[in-house]
Amino acid sequence: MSPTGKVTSLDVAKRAGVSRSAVSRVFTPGASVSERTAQKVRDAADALGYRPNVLARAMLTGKSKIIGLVVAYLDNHFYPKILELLSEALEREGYHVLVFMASHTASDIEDVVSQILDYQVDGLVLASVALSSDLADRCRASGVPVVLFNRKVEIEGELAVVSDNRTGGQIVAQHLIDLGRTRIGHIAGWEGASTQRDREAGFMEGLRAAGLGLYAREVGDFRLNRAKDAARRMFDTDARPDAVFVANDYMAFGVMDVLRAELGLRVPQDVAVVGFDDVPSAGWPAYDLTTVRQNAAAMVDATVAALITEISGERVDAPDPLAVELVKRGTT
Amino acid sequence: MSPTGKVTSLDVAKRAGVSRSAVSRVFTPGASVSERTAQKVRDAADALGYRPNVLARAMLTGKSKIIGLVVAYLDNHFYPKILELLSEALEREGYHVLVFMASHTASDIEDVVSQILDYQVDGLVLASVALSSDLADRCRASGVPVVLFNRKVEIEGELAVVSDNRTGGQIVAQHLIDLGRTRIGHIAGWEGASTQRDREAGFMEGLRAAGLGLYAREVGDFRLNRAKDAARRMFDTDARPDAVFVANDYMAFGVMDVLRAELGLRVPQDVAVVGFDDVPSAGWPAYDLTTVRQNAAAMVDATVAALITEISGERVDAPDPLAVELVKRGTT
DNA sequence: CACTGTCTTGCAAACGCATGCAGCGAGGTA
DNA sequence: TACCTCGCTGCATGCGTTTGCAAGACAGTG
Repeated sequence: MSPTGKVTSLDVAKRAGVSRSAVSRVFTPGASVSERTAQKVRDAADALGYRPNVLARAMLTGKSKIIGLVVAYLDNHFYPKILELLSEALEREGYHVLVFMASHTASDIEDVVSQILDYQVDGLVLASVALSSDLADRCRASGVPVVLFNRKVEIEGELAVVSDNRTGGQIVAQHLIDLGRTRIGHIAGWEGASTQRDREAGFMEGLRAAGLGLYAREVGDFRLNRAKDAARRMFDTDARPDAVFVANDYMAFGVMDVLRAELGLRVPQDVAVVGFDDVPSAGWPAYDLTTVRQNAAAMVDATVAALITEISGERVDAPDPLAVELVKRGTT
Repeated sequence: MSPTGKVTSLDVAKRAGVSRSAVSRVFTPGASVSERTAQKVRDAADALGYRPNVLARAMLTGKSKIIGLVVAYLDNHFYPKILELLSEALEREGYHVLVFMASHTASDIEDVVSQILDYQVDGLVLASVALSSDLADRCRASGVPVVLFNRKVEIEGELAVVSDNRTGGQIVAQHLIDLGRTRIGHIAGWEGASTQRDREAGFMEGLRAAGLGLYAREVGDFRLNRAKDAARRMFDTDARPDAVFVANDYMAFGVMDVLRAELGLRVPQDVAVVGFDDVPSAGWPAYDLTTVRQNAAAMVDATVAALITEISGERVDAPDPLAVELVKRGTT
């Protein structure tokens, strides 16, 4: 063992009286080693505290066993949950997650992805982050599979894992109509997001099917304060809506805060509120928010599955949008 | 450029008509290169899309520029915030964060840390995770600096970044006493955590100073459902407390939910509630929770600073506990 | 005993980069 | 011209692995 504390396969080999190759093979599942040497090597390794250097292995094999994750927001409680699930699922497959925070500017993303590629990641997950076709090309050129999470993009052959946002929007409309609401508003997220566009498209479709149109519309950009401003604009008036579909739960919390605490409105008596995502806190009594549940576990599973098979070299085609479900609670 | 899309320094060297060393030096700040060759190399690199391979560099230099982060909870909104800040601060220093989820069992942690070390991380942050002295030794042996975050441990020479939890507990007691509350309860977090012990110790001290003792005590283990159970046990009785200090905001939300939604109690009229952390949602009107603010940014800065200097080889001694601040809101 | 086939093992060559060392040329001084 | 200095540059080596190849060991077969 060198003074720095680094134990190499050579140290183990010497102690076990075998070659470096033997040591390597013991730690490579499926390699040809006799049980006798394997045992000797394992003993020596344990005694020295040897563990293979993942980085060195990565150089030879080209597989770093690390997956890059780019995520824009972490304040929206949906994403910590996703990170948790994703990390656990990937750990089970022997991968680990290198996290990169990115703001929303395209140039920033560009930069961040470049940095990620420097780490020779085996795959890339972009959560709620836009992918330019330029960037997509770069990743493809590096041979790094990319999966978009909760956002899709109109580029041929790009993998995206999304819920069936369109249907989600529809069932929200249906639900509000069933409740007899007629002055129905929408507070949108960031309009550049496919997620937003699909939810709204489905929602509009649902309204239209009942012969209704949108009574009011504001944009919240998926940000809490923008959403609160949007709510103020929409509701601080006499002719306010009697229901509002907010494009995600995180914004819906802000909207409810404005409605109840600032404007003194009652939910759902004065205004019905529906969100999207079903983050854990949506179920807490303080909000008790009716929402559309995205199946986070299924989304993560689909992401991991797509990633793994792409890494193994097979092309996989885009998974179907995942089913969503209306969760009726106290706000409607 | 090889067929796989990997561009190496040799490719760039050839195109620029220089040696590999020259290319390497151009990408090594402070190395000796003439402006003329630097320009040639940069042009060639741009044309080929070359970027140095971090992993290969890591092998030579022994610095991987990656920091391991072990985190136990992500549902407590405090930690996503920390992850965000930490990741951003480290990115600024040229590092990136490899995330590992760990449950609380010691053997699991052990395992997880071993895996991290396999990646030759330059440093390790353990957030809300126990560090056995065994593990500490292993890390020291590998020469990997470790910083405990929001948890300290009684091991000589271990770095820990914590708030002044003791004072935090004291000012909570003081505050409740100032409000004239006399039947004061405490819902504790996980008792193995120094954070819990310090907060409670300070709290008790504050009560004692006013000649008071604890009226009731339950344990919530920093878990939401445990905290709700604890609240039920503590408050579903005639002789209930008129104030409760909950060891963190996350549990306090659950406690308030039980108090208001299940037991029909009014906060703060019937029961005053105080939390700890000041997570973003504590300020939302739905809870409007009085709490003790931990300066997350300062904690992260201290963590990064300690990490960086330790990586550079200097020993640094444990930073002082960071100042906390009572944030008075509607629950008291 | 010779021959063949099956396992196991060591050798040596990568992987992509950084860096000490020595050599090169240009410029300055005597 | 001879000599020295100094800024640049290339060569070669090494970081800790994996892996194709070939050789050794051994058992089975005729």
